[in-house]
Amino acid sequence: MGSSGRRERLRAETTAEIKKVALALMASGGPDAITLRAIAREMGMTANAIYGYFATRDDLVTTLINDVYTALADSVDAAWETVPATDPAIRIGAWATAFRTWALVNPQGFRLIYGDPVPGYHAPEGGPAPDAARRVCTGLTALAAAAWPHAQHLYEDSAFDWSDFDPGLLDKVRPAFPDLPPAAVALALRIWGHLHGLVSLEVYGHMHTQTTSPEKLFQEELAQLVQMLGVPRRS
Amino acid sequence: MGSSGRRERLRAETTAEIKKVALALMASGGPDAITLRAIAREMGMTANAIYGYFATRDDLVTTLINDVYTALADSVDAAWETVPATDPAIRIGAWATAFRTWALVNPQGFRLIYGDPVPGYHAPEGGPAPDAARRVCTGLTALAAAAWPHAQHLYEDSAFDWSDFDPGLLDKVRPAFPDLPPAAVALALRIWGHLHGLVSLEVYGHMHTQTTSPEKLFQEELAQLVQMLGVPRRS
DNA sequence: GCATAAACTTCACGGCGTATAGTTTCTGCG
DNA sequence: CGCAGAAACTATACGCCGTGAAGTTTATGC
Repeated sequence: MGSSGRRERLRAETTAEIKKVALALMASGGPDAITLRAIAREMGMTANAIYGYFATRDDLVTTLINDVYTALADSVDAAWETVPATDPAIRIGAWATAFRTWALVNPQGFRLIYGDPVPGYHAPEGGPAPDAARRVCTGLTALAAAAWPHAQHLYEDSAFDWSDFDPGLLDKVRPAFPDLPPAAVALALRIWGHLHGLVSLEVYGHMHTQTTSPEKLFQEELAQLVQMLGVPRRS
Repeated sequence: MGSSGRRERLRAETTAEIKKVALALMASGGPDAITLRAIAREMGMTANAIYGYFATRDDLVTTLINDVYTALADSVDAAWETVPATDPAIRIGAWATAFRTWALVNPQGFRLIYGDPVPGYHAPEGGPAPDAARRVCTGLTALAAAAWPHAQHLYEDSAFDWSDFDPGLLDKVRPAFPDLPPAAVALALRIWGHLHGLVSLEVYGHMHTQTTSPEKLFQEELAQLVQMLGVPRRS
């Protein structure tokens, strides 16, 4: 390959700049502002030049979704790990708070991941970022796993079966938590739903027309989360 | 006014047709498919003719959001009322199930209401349909009110205050349920979040990459909903 | 030094919202 | 009836968008 490493390096740098500029446009103008022409304008290029790096605008958007989703997953994973494992309730609170905080700091990123990302965008099969999504769900399953000794008795009549879940998720979850039953994964998904719902209503401005303190609402949600997981509350 | 009623009638008919065509386009191609040109094409008109009926595309979209949101509110209200008041648990289940069913039958409508509706759309102040949103929330508050005698003891340390809520919501809620404390409204909003989260993850296809039976997940959610509301379960 | 491939530009097409100006058609009044 | 005026609609144009085809420059490897 010789000095062709130079070409590759330049190429990688340009690719990175395209993504950087695209993310900046998104942050300031929402996902809709991610247009090839605007990116090119910002970079002093022609819009068509971008086609040398991404086959289509949807490809670029898919890549961005993956990156942003991965950033979210990193963020919540990190929050989880910075708190000692001794108190599950605190770890759970840290995870959920990190989730909401990330969404409020990166509302446009949240929309990109979970909303209709961009005009006319059609996701490739199975969604653009199932891996990152599963990382998030795995994190939630870790919540459930940490609390399962306490929570178990609350979900004894749960009717879930391994076949109710996506194999791709189970491949990540079952090896990590070998003793966990299907009911715990179902619980994790439901918790995902609870948090996603409150946060997305907030990010999209729907909650704002009902309450002036979504923060307080989320705190009460955290309290109930701890209850759902059967973790003994500390006063 | 004389026979100018004719003009008005024609005008109203054309307005209705624009909305009908727009909704049909949305149902088949998603909110993105709502374009003035496509509507006009479908109606054998010029795109600019629509400007005689709606000042701008955003105005049309706002009207559609109101209509669709109202349809959703009607749907859940109706489900609530078709079930006798004798068993709160069944009424609650009916309401929540109607919510999810409506969303699954009208996924594009759900996206229109709760997602980024359409490329470049900017909602007018306070969101386009706060009234319909508050109708939904009022319905949820009715859930909480119906169960409050049972639920009360679960939320005695709730720190909510009337000032935590939007006056527009309280105007609808407080007269209807004079004895209800702020904690019950907070509970209603949290339940809204729970249901919205599960349903929106499902509608946007995120749940599908994790579980093969979102239905079952929602059923378990219903069971917990009944618990949250402290309603005695029937086996 | 030169053939080749990669990077990039130019031009073009159709789609979008919408502003402006012009045309047709209907209404109500004398 | 005839005719002003309003209402409904069309025509044209501008600047956005994604993207395809073809041409040009620039760096690479032999």
